[in-house]
Amino acid sequence: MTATLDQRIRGDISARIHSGEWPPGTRIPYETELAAHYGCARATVSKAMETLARAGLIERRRKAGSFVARPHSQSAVLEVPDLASVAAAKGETYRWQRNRLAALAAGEAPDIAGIAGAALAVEGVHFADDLPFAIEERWISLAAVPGCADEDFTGTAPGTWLLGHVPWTHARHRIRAVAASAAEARRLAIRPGTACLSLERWTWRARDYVTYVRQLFPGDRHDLIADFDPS
Amino acid sequence: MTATLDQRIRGDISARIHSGEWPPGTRIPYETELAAHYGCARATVSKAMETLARAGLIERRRKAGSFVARPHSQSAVLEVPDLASVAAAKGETYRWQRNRLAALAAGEAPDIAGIAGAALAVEGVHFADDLPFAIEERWISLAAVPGCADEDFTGTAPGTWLLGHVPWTHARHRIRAVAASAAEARRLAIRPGTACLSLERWTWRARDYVTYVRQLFPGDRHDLIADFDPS
DNA sequence: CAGTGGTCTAGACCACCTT
DNA sequence: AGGTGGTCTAGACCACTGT
Repeated sequence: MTATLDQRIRGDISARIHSGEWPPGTRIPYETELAAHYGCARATVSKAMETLARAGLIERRRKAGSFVARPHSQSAVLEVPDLASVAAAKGETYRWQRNRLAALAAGEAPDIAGIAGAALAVEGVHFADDLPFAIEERWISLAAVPGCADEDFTGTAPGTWLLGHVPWTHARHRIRAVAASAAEARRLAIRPGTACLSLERWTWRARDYVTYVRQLFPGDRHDLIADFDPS
Repeated sequence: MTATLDQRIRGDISARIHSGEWPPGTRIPYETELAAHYGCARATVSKAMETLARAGLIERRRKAGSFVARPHSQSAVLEVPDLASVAAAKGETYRWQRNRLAALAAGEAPDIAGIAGAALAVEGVHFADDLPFAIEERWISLAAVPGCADEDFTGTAPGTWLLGHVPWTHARHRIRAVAASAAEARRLAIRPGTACLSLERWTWRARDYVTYVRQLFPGDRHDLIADFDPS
């Protein structure tokens, strides 16, 4: 029940903001004033304010003070977990089936993958309870991940393997709705033209480009859920 | 060019992690050791470590020390901005057309909206360059947002209005691919069955449930892009 | 029980911005 | 030019947890 002073200050201020008592633009008391009010050191107040600022609730300006921020967008933290974990969470049996594995020379990877040098191409299907629920096409840069040349990705999906072997620093996701092509529909055991969720991801490690992957889910077999609490 | 000591410590450690020099599970030097190494106070080291821990790069355990975390999922911060801003960013002219506005008594809102009491129902279409690119169905809880009873939402879309008037504390998003129904296709000027991106959002303010919205985008007219840097 | 992270203090100096 | 946030210090005590 007893929270830290930091949390208490943060809670008091965010409550005033969320209740509407301090509408956007309101100037929050100066750090020295708050420190006096709570009878604590300014560093403690400062830490609370820094957390609030990083959460986007307030804006801090030197000499002027701190102000209640005006919200500009709805954000969400989208978790894109391993497909194996997704199936496990639903109590379904998971299976990965690799179809294609090919070492490509420089320039052979498609433009969308963004790999100029040599690459490894992997294709396969993710099954939950023996029903295909995603097809995956992936290209891995051999320059960035030399170790993957020794893998055949029959046992573990490349995503799982990469997650454990290559620390990544930046990722870009693109989410779209597309109609399944004839070839895609056959592998997913659905009718051509079925609405599917397309998830593409480009991954970097520092400045090195690591991998591009495209996963295609039948619309009725997968969705993305994202919860978001500022703070 | 000269960064703060906090940033330098953080950068040194994350570089060692990302380079693979400290693989997952490695114990990071104790805070006292790092403080001695950098010739600074332990509080400075502690702040850097706290930031790294919140970014998910390390795990801290009392008495044991801090360890390089093992990544378990690919996260992404998905920005879901106002559709007006999206169109503006692309240099397109934006227009909102409200079709339906109805005050509903308790129990009349559909189950999916999750509103037990009285509600306001709003439907409309978002246009970019006079081409419909999203239809929107929304229900707003009148208990949580009494002020919206005076709005007719002809000039501003309800999302824009709510963003400026109701501070929210929690949101849940659900993203799916669906085929457009006949009615939806007509309003979007596409063929029935076209793959569309369905974005649903439930929004809370503290414990009060505020609004449910469903937006439907033709797959070829909209996609979601999310960039993510830990840190 | 010993030692780690977690929190806080009272003070200091600086960079920057508004007036 | 003055006052704000931004950073850092040297010390302290506490809570938790692994041995």
